[in-house]
Amino acid sequence: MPLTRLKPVDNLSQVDKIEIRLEEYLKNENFNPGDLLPKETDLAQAMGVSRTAVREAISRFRMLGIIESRKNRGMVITRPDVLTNMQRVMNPKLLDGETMKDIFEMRLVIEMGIGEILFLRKTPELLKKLEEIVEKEEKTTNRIDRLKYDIEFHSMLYRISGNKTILRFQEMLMPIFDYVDSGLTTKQKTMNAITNATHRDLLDELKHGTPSEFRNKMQSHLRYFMEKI
Amino acid sequence: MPLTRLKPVDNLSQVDKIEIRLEEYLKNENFNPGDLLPKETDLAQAMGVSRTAVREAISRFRMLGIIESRKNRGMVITRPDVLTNMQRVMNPKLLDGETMKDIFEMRLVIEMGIGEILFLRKTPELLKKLEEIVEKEEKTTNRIDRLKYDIEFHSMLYRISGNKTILRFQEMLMPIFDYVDSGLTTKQKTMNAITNATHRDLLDELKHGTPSEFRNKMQSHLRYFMEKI
DNA sequence: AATTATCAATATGTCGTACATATTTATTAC
DNA sequence: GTAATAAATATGTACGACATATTGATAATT
Repeated sequence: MPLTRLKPVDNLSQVDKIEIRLEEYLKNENFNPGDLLPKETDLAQAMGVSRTAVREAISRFRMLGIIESRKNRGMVITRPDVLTNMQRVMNPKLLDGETMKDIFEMRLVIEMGIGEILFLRKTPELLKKLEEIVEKEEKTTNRIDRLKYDIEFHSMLYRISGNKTILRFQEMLMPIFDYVDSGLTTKQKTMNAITNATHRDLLDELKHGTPSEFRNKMQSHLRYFMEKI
Repeated sequence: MPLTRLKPVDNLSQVDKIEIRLEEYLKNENFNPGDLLPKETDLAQAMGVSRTAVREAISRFRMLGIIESRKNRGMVITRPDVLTNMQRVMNPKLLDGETMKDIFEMRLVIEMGIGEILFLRKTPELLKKLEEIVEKEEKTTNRIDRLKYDIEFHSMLYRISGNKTILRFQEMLMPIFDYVDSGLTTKQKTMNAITNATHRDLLDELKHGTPSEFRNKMQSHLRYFMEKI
């Protein structure tokens, strides 16, 4: 499916081939995080290529976070971070419109689906924190502060989910979300806030309601975006 | 937040510094996909480093899909694929348990939240395809075929969503899903299929029902997993 | 004897140069 | 005017040399 990675087989550069060999090697030899790799010169000799080329290939794994290397110690297999690499290309300037739209939708989808986990993980302390944000939001009249608390509210939901990966994913997607969101006028947003479910509604539902009704409230809360896509 | 990327400032390698400089350069000079970069020797000279080091740094961008290079033509800025890099580290062997659990949950969350979009994008043709899968699933008694159609059903849902990024994301997460799913016994799965909403229920709801009720059905369909996390 | 200081060994990091390779551009042949 | 050929060019690969940091052993100090 990722057609970009499907390069013509006979058009691979030396480094590409080395990369493939190394990947196989790591898999077949059953390398685990913490294991040491043979030194560069040995790898180069074993594959019959220059150290330069091996280093370039290894540099790629280093960038993915699969390999780390320290002087004299050698190279060691490490646990990669699944999101770091995605984050590096999460740039509105580089992505095309369709992908941006897809990502925007994806965030809405996660927002819609997170409710179930919230009910599993909510605690009095976390709900209290959420309530504090809602109260601060309701008190302020400042537009910029409202936006700030809006973001805080949703971030807190992800925090309540107890899922670090989803939390980071959502934070990572924020530039894209902002980019699309910036197309909306203040008037539109205000109207949306009036006619649809508020953060207070969501909080109350989370406190005393049911997952099913929470989902409906969330749908109402996000209605404006849903209609826009 | 991604603490892995926050290396000690004074411990950066030459290549790391070059990478940072290049990133700034690309941003400041307002490079867009399709633009040509200066040649390696010029970059090296401008930064006062060797071509080797520049090449290693550029190799990283190449791996991210931000730069492509062809002989004699030079290097050109390209649109990266947001998921390719994530996919490369989506390896159950390399990831830790918590991340795996997070990702498993994330897939459930997306599954729960996808309904809204399905109602926006569904067409008679797509629903027909979905129905065909359900029918084939209902007819077969073979366990392996049932699993196959199960996967096909959910993949088709993502396809109906019309969101390529979500579709690919879900396909990418399958190894993780399989890994966690493999911990369940056939008996458990069968019981789940009997007591909870079936694919047929979901299909009917998508055809004639409401988004709200579809969400409830999906919750019922995934109940077993939800309780397990 | 225990601790500190020093030094050699080692594997990665950086550099420079030379050459290979593919693609574009210019030139020549028909 | 088109086709074949040759030169120019930027990336790709290779090799050798030295820099640098860390480790482990050895020697010196208390």
